[in-house]
Amino acid sequence: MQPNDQDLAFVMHDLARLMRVRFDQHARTWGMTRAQCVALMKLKCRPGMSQSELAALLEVEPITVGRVIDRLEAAGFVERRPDPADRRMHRLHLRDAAAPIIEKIDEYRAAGIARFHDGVPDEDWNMALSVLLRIKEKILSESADTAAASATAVSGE
Amino acid sequence: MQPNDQDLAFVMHDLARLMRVRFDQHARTWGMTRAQCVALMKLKCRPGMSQSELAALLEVEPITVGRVIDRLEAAGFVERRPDPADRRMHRLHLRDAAAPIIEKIDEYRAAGIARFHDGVPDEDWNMALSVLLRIKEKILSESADTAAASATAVSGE
DNA sequence: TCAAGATGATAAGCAGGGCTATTTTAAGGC
DNA sequence: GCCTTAAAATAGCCCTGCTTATCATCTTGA
Repeated sequence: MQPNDQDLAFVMHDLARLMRVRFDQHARTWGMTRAQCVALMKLKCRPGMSQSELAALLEVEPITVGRVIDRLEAAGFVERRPDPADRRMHRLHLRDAAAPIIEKIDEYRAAGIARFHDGVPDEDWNMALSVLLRIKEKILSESADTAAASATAVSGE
Repeated sequence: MQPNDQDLAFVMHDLARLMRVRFDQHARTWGMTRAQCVALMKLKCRPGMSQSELAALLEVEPITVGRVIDRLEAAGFVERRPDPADRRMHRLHLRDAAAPIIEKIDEYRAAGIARFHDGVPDEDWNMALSVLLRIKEKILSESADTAAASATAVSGE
């Protein structure tokens, strides 16, 4: 067996999963799911987005966003307003009922960040952050390379 | 908008998602899913597990493992052997057809780890690792507290 | 011994992701 | 102006994961 406990990728994955599960449990007590909460937070920051824009922001497929919005709309948290200029599009807006939920999410986030940061020296924290960012850059640049390569292959150059 | 790009939790989450998606894409080219690959790797390390044991190892619910095994069995990669002593249980074993897949997974992992580590000084890498481990410990101890509290509440003490 | 509880597997139903394909509508190219 | 292409949303299907419930089978204690 590999020493997975000492593999940064594995630990990170584990930790992300733990945080995800914890958040899921809290969200459930509010009658929400994680995906729904994240969508609300993004809409709060930038109202009037189309579903495609939201999908790009969340880095998921438009169809996934569409179904999350279905539920948020049914729950009365979001409304789809037709775009006056482009009849293909819906503009997404929060409704008043979403405000208490958003407040809960913000409280949960602030408390969590404070608790995790507590007891970890700033320089260590920042170092961890910078290493993760470096890895992320690498992955993103690799993905870009791959995308460029496939594009070239498709165009036949 | 919060400075999410500088929030360790968000970056970690993002990065974990990126790695997950990348692996999913590769697994798909082999005709596999990530969950199936992970199950194969665990079974390789410890053949003869029951589904419950595998579920505990993967930290998912037994029903989830059951369905993954359904597919792996249908594909001829795994077999369920009845336990001679306990007729409730199935013992899981790899079949020969799984060997090439396992080799691909191992190659992918080794290459990925090497690439991410490349260019990051060892001390930085280890610092990042230790910060993540500290956060993980905190979350786990909090969960334990919560579990103990609910247990106390249930038992009426 | 036998009834009650614990455990392994599975089913049903819901939610969130993905992929592929379709429909409707805009935007450009001729 | 017409025709082709691109974009927005959606439908259908699959896989994974959760919760809750069911069934069969141990295991244990009165």
